[in-house]
Amino acid sequence: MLTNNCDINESEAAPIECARELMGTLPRLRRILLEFFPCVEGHLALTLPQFFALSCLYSGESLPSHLSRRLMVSKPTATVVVDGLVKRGLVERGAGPDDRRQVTLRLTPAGRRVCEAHRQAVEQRLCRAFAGLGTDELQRLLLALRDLQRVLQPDAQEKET
Amino acid sequence: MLTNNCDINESEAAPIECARELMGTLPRLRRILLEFFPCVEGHLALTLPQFFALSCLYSGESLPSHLSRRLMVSKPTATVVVDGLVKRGLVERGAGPDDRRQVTLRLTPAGRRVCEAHRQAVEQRLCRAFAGLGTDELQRLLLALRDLQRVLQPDAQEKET
DNA sequence: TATTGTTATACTCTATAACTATA
DNA sequence: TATAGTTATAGAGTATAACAATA
Repeated sequence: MLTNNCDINESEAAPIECARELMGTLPRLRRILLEFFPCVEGHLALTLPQFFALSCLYSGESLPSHLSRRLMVSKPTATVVVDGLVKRGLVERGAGPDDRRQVTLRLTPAGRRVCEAHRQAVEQRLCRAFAGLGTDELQRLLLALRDLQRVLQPDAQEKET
Repeated sequence: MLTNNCDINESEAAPIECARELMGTLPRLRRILLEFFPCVEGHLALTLPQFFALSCLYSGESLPSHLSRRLMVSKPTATVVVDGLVKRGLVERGAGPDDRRQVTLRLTPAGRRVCEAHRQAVEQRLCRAFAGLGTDELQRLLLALRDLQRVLQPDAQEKET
């Protein structure tokens, strides 16, 4: 069977236990990512990358290169995701601010509406879920999410083309 | 806005704060899922769904329908993922045990080797990451992961909308 | 008729390499 | 030469609908 040099049996809260717990919960967490967040029905429906990109533009970003860094995807991937948003009439491309190689991405009025509606729907859905947790559990979750994010840094190399 | 600081007052541990924290960390967590887990290089490389499917078969599952439920994907998607594993020589299809409609999925020796190597590599990588956390933080993370899983049940969400 | 699994179809995400235009 | 962004290409994951074989 599998062996591991991290295996410590003294406590449940050992790295190996967390590792196995995380591996065990991943399919479900992944499913949640897949269907919990792009949760708005009908014409508002967005994929998760589209939702992230739209939120990113909503919060002030405007250059594709910044978008690709924020979303941590390659530039061609950012182009594809933006293409989808443009095709849906949620984003417009325009001339860049400083440099004629650059492109400015702007939300259309529809894009702004969809982004706000979507963010609100996701927040409300999450709030309903988190209403099932007490204050201590919420605080624990908040801190744990930050720990997880800090400790699972992907390798520092960026997705560049 | 939320800080990376660890001192948190009581008002921050509200459902809405957790919701926003989770939404804010999602792109990074998603990136981690994408590249942290299928971390074995070269011929051992597996995508995340392939890794999950292989692990599932390793742990005793053998029917495509069970696989699709465990992975929480549609049956056609399970077929596609299994196709990829078969093409890589890691899985074989055979006759079903009880019912001639069924198909039995079996790991090949290579599939078994790749699965063990991959699981071990992922566990070790997670252990290295979690080594940066203290016992209290690990315990908190363990409990928070369980809370998150319990409270974000996709099936628990209302379907009548 | 219902179930198991696959096919057919269509779409999105993803990356690397090559390209265009600009700097 | 270097950079910003797109195009070309290839491959994987995803779902719904339709289908075949079996129950």
